[in-house]
Amino acid sequence: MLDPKYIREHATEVQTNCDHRNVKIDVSAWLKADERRLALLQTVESLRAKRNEVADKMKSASAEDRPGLIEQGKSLKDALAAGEAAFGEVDADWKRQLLAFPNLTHPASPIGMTDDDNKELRIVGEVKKLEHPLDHIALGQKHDLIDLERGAKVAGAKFYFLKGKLALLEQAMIQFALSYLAKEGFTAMSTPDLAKDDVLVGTGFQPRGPETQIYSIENSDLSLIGTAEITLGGYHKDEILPASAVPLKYAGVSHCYRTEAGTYGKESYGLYRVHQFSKVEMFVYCTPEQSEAVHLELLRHEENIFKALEIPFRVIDICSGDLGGPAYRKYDLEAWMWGRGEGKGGWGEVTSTSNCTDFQARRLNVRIKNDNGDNVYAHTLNGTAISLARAIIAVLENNQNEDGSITIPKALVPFCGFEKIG
RNA sequence: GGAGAGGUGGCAGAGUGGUCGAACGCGCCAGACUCGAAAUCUGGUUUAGCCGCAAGGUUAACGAGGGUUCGAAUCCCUCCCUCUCCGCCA
Repeated sequence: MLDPKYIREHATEVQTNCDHRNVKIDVSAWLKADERRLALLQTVESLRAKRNEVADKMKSASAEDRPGLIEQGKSLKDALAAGEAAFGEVDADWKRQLLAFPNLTHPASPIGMTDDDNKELRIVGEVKKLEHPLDHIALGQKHDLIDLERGAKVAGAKFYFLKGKLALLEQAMIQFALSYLAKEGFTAMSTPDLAKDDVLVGTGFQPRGPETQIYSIENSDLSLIGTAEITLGGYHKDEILPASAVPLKYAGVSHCYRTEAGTYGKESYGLYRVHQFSKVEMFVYCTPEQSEAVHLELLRHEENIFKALEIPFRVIDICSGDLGGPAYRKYDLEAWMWGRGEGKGGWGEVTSTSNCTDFQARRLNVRIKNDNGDNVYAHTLNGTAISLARAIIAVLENNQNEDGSITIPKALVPFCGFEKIG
């Protein structure tokens, strides 16, 4: 959510930002609603002031004054009810519109509408030369590691079983990421896999409605989380954090559930786009002054983890139109995957890190008491440490040998206890 | 799942219709005393919105939402959460 005051004072800038973000918002229409809302607010408040005044007089009123005051109070009550109804309607609409505003955009983010306008910053590592590279599905079949058919039988399409050494490897990857982050000062967290709608909305997700990617539980206000960003963001909801406590760094493990409505074809090949996966997510609360440096730190951790997994990747600076609602700036890591690019291989998204500035904190009401004793909205940042499914694709495909065996990256061996598959 | 108790300021805890944004205490901040500290004393100490250059004014919040009333922390209803006991269970 943006600061209403900021929108009032920077209407042109905010409109331009919405345009660059590819979000259809008419700022001038909102400003009109805002004006109307404030006028009604003042009406309602002055009626309340009068009501309070009359009620106050009652305390010491004489017996003959009382009936008159009661009459006055009654008519004020009626006027107030009407005023509050009018205000409530305008206010709800005003709030709804306000929630639709995307965050502001970092001045250095590329301007553009689609992912074609994203900027490649660098490529790290080298793609292994292979005569006959196999994709993860072929590797899975060869070693009996992935069972999509029975996943579909049990839970439907885009669900899967991981078997044998791959099931062990998945846990090893989680352990590896957690222990790496613990050394970097993150507090490990195992979070709920469900969260309340207001927490979802607070972190910038839409729990219900036609366009949602979220599974919601019928007859409840709960949804299955799409990422631990949701639960970790909700963790300090409605809190005031002492300045001495930040940056607060969490590494949350959870299952992630996504409906992936309307996605088919090669973009969802194999494990690339599935309804459920495990993930270790980084989440940081910090001051506005700290957030840019923290963002780069999160990116560094993501890169370190993928380097340790011996996976070539490229770093992408996401353009304005592709940022989504909450992000002020976003970097993605795309790993090499042999199953993409029609069998020639290509880049596939494996991580994403966002600086959400105060966009989520404003909705979640998370503040920091700074050294002057003032409360300021926190900045929140998130980043994927390791997202299983996609990281599994990358590990299997990039660490395969010409004979179809898979060499386990050295960093994982202590966690899984074997060095090779096949 | 059954029975009961309860949710009030940073903590603890009073308050059962108007004198309550809220006692007393603890904590915290500032000052006095002191060479300094402790103790003691004095004052201050929730948050957010709106109006205002400011001083200041005003509204709202006692778990959440609704209702009764001229007036609600206080009465009524619904929901949420916590605790105790019983049952069940990984």
